[in-house]
Amino acid sequence: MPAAIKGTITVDGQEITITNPEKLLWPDCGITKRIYLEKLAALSPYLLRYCRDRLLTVIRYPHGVSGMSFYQKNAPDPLPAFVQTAVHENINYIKLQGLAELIWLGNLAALEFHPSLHYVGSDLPCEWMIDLDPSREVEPRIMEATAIVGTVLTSLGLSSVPKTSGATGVQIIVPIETGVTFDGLRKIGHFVGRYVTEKHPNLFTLERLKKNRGDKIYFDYLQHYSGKTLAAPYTPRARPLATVSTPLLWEEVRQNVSPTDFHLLNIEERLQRMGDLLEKVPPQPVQQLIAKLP
DNA sequence: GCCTGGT
DNA sequence: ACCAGGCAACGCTGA
DNA sequence: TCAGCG
Ligand SMILES: [Mn+2]
Ligand SMILES: [Mn+2]
Repeated sequence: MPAAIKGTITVDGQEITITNPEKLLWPDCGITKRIYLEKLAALSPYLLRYCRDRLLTVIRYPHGVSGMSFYQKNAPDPLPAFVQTAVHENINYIKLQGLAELIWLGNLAALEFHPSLHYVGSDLPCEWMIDLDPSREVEPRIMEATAIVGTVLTSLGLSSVPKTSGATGVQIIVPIETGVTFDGLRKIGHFVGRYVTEKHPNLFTLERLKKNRGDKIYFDYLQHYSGKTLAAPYTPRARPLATVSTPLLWEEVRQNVSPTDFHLLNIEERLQRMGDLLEKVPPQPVQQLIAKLP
């Protein structure tokens, strides 16, 4: 055993203790904690935009992706003075407001960041995220399914941005004006889900029981509740290949890219080239559509 | 990874 | 001083 | 009422 290393770095004026920088967090990719923290810093302008002012859930892997993991919602005690929290339903959530918080959590081996779909203190969703969950561990039709949903959205007059979840699935994000409710999103989600399931009954399912889904892709329109979370855009995932939840061009969906194409070791270059694809789409007229639904 | 409580 | 345990559990759905 | 789900 090499002696454990411990040191302090200063991030945005805050002192943060870093332990075991050479510990392998993604052994198959050779990603140590040191490399992870560097990649988090590169991701931070993008990731933080979709985490700030929300209730944060992290998933931690103190011994790397192949070790035991646990969810953490409650802020640990003691908490660094610079970390803000917010209470929601009896849980004292961490707020991921800046790079200092991100690096602090990275040192704690928080490998995944799952923010709420609403801002702290609000009951309203920030965006509509259509969640497609494959039943199989590898789903070659996931981009085909994504394209189908995208076409339906287009026919409804809605622009959207697909993103890999970083695991096996995809989310399709429709920016919305504030004022749309979670009830409204479930309603329009159910509507779109019924439509694609009817048109492609072998590809999509709305079946809630796993054992009845076969190998179809679950159209999960029930994610839209206050307090529920989804993998943030640009969050790393605790998967063997260190995949990152990555917003895509629709053209890339047509070209059938794989979720494993986008990972911690190549995401920086992509972001420099493409910027934040999500930011480029303005709020869409979702409320009018919901209002017209039966 | 790190803190706490029990031994 | 050392070690084991904890770190999310809960609301909603469909039957 | 409750197992199953995310
Ligand atoms: Mn999903
Ligand atoms: Mn889901």
